[in-house]
Amino acid sequence: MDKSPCNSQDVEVRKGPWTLEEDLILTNYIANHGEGVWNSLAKAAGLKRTGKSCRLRWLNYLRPDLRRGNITPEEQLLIMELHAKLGNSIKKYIHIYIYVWSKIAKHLPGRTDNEIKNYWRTRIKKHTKQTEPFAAGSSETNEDGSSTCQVSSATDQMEAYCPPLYQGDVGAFSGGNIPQELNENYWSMDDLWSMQLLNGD
DNA sequence: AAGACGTGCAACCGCGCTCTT
DNA sequence: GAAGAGCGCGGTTGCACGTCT
Repeated sequence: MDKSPCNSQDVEVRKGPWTLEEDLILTNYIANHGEGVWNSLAKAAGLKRTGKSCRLRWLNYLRPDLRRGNITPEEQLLIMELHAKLGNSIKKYIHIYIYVWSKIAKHLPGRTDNEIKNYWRTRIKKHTKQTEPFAAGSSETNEDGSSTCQVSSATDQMEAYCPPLYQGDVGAFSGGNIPQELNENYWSMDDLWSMQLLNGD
């Protein structure tokens, strides 16, 4: 894994913003050799970056088929629809919402999951501010420490709405299998959001 | 004009999944 | 079947830039 930042050979691993030169090296290397095993690619290209970093840079920024610039209204709409359809799934923790950005991104050619994720978050951030009272009042912590809508950190405000169905009886659906009826109830909240977002703009 | 504040985006981190040995 | 390595994903952070006061 890349948990150990320095293996015996490359002691210095560059972090932070990519330089133009690094971009060029990576782009040229991939143009000539194609994408491959990222760790060895990074070494072979002579970049002092982790394979992970190279992959991210390529996928999110350097790929030639990327569309840069503002999200169009059409894309906006599509994101909202897709978010409503596939957006929330219970994957890791039962009551924390995991958004499947990559799946949404697949429906938007030229857009990356990172881009969509950022877009959605900032949008929701805005929205949360507008509807502060609702967001603030929607999450409760039980006395025993378990919360009905467990949220974990900075982003949580925006995700702090609790679908009623979750409260209490969530133990049955671990492992990503979400009953249809749950999903349906669940969307309604999203749909509300989407509506408001659309109308709000 | 300058400092404070807000916003958007690029990049990193941690974790889980998948593939290979 | 187990262990290790690599990959992919979502969450988070930090910085640059724009706007407001």
